Amino acid sequence: MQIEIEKRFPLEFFTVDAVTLARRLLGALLVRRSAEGITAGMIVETEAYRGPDDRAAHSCSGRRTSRTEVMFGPGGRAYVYLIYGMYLLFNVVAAKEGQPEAVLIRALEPVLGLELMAGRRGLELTTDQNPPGDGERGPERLIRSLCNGPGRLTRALDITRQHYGIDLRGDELFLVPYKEFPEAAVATTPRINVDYAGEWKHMPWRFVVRDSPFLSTRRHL
DNA sequence: CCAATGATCTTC
DNA sequence: AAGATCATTGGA
Repeated sequence: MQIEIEKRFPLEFFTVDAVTLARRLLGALLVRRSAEGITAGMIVETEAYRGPDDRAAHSCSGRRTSRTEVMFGPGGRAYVYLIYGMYLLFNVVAAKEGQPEAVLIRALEPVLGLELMAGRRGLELTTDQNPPGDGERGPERLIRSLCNGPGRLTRALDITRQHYGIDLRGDELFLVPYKEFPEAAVATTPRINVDYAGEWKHMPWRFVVRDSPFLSTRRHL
């Protein structure tokens, strides 16, 4: 079966609050078209950030800076930022202009261009020396670790600061309808690593495909 | 468990 | 202009 990547989501798909969008994005395909080739993964883990109230959000208390500017724009654009001096994190902007909300993409199930993703991560798919686990015949373990973390997936897809503000209904970095999960297949948990956010750290705004082996962590499940 | 590493934000 | 912080990761 050929994978269809010509479709796009309508703008209205994105102009909802970040919690709604975080749930909706599970099963969407994130596609990166570059000179090297096409890479893509299905979204299996997300987190919602709702400014200006949410103390865990960069847009907390209406903080409008050159970094957070895109969060204040209309939904459907990319918010990319550097964390810990070495990792870029990718977010999908949610809601309408003036409402600074976004969804952090934390993990993907690799779908297209696995060889290329591995190369960008500094790994070799073909010469993987890791022993297969129970019931495995090939490099499943390595494939699971390709995009299972917010800093890893941006490297695997070569998402850079140049993608800051890009329209995710375009042709270089974009989202495509791919798979839909019923409520029973989805779990919510508190967000990862936002202990500084006071009462907001407890909000169940992380969404995961419950049985996916491609999650960044199984914490809280 | 802890260090890496640099842009951003706060405070002086 | 200096200092703290940080939506992470990989290696003891």
